[in-house]
Amino acid sequence: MEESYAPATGRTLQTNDSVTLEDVARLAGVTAMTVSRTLKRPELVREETRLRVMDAVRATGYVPNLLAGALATNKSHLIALLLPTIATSIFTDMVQTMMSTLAAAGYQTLLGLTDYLKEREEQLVETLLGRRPDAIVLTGTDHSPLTRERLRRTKVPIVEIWDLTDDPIDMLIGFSHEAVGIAVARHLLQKDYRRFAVLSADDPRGLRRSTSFIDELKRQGIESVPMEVLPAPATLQTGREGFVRLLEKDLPDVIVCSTDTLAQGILAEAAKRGIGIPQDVAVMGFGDLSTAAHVHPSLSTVRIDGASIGRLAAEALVSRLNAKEPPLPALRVDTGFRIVDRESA
Amino acid sequence: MEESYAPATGRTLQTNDSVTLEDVARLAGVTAMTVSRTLKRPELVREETRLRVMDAVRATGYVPNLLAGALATNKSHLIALLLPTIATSIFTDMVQTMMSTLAAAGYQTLLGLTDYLKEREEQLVETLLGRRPDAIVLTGTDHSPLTRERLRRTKVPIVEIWDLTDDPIDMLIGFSHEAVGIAVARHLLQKDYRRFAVLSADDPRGLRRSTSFIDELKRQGIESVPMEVLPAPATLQTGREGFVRLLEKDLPDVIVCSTDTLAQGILAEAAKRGIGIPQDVAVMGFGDLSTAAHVHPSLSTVRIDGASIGRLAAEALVSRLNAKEPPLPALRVDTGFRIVDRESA
DNA sequence: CTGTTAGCGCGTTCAG
DNA sequence: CTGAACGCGCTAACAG
Repeated sequence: MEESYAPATGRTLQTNDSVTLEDVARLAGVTAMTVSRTLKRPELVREETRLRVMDAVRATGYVPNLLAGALATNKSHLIALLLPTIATSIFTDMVQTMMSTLAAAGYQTLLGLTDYLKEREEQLVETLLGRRPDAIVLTGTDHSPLTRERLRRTKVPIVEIWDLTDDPIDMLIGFSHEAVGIAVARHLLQKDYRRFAVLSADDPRGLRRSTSFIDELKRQGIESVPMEVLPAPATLQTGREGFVRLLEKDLPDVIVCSTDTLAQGILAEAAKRGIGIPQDVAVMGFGDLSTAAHVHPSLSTVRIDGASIGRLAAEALVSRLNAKEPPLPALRVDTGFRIVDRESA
Repeated sequence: MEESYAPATGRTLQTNDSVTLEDVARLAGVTAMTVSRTLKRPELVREETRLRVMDAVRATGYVPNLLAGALATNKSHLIALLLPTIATSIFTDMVQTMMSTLAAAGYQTLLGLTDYLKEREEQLVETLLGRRPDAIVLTGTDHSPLTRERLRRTKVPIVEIWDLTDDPIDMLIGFSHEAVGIAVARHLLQKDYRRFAVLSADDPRGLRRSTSFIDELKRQGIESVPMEVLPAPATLQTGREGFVRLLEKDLPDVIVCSTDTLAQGILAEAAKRGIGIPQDVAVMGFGDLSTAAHVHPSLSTVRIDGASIGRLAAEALVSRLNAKEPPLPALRVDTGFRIVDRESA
């Protein structure tokens, strides 16, 4: 018997350095099963054996193989998060909060970056599904048909965040980008601005905010609104360039930016050219509550609360994963936004 | 026989929605093995069968279970990346580049956020090791003894990035934070600045840059350098606050910041108070080549090339993972940095 | 070119 | 309270 175990290395042996439950068990003089229980459900094991096992665990430096565990239980404790990019500060707060909330509940995050490309998202969904995540978080609500189909068929809980829609795949937590555009338009009109310009990154949601803003202005009788669109992700540099291009046209009263980073770029270029913000031209940004450029005194912004989105999404998932049978009524949350005026008048 | 297969659902059956190799094989009239080969090594399969199998794959919507594959092959195609935070722009370029380079080579990234806490890193290393990553990337070279020990014992390739040390765990790609501090000091002295102040986040490497800067000044005869240290991660808001505190002392010629975000905060607060940058006080930042505040015309900065670090790390890992036997001589790279003066004089 | 056998490391299940 | 048997889904190794 011993013989058939020890030299049972007809294969590689050097599988790695991995210590297995078996190894620990042998050292502790028990079965693998007892070691497993000691680690997962210690209350089911007599104290004496438990201590012996724990010693053996330490002595061997055993690290449980989560792959094997996941395969056996059909629970990976992995959450897939699909994000356009981390090259912009807009998502960072949400990601941090979501990851730490999930981590606290015992879940790890598998990150996929789509670069705002639907085809990339499609491919990532396939790969990530292969890891059998316990849930999937998608940024935005606009996905390729194949992606939607794959995701709909899956029983894996899905959360779409950062946007709203009438036809979510499953759960939904976000805010309306159309509403942002409209609110900004009304806010600025009320402040007596009349000559507008728009600087937008060409990501889908930024564009929707921008066009919604322009549409609302039209409805209010403002016909001509110059708009510059620059490639995503937005950077300080593209903000500066966009500002330069806008300057080639008439100088407006106020420039509305699809995101804070662009607004900061404008501030930088304006400083260089001696253009006063907000005296010569006012600037409006858009960004996260905690990391946003609203801390620049001369900038007005739309603030969204990314941390809330992250926390809500994580909590919704965790409770759904813990819940046994009833697949709770689908969650839909509008997290809203707030317009904040600049500090200096 | 058929009977012992079909109703062989003594267990849950609803394991999930997962279609298995078996399911595809049955539909295609072959064995699981043939399906596996069709997917991984199509050249070993006759075209006719291959087509039949591919049809079955499509028909069933089969998505390979990477957990099972990883368990069987002892290759997870997962790379663990330990990062202090993504709440600061400093790492974003590196992360994006590393992730996309790895993705192109068929590896996914498992992200762990340490919040600059060594104990958190220690815990994360344990959890992440459980996923049996094919490699581990650590930010920085300063780890808890237990972490070092665990990592040293592992045969998993390790890369420490973003710093240099004489005693790396394995591979090493970064730059010297001491050298940055010294270079900045000499640069500013040469520009005839004499009255300095430092604004630093209290992350380990930021502090090292700051103290190295101050030490070099001391060596050059400058004794008193006020320094404000604020909690990491740096934000625009803390930059503003730090500036305010520095203003309570004498106004220096130049303020050296441990990171661009703090420098930008200074610019914001200075704008509010009508303090001219760089006329009244100059500001020096530190950050990534592509996302850095160097695009602000009145800011001088130290630029590092995060993208290179990310790409080098990814490429080193991939080639090491592809290499068969010889564990190549350990890689050590100093990626250096560059001091860039402001645009406006 | 395709099938068979065996096992990756773990957890569920049921005996004892 | 502990153990034995079995299977999660896949692939390496060897037949044929």
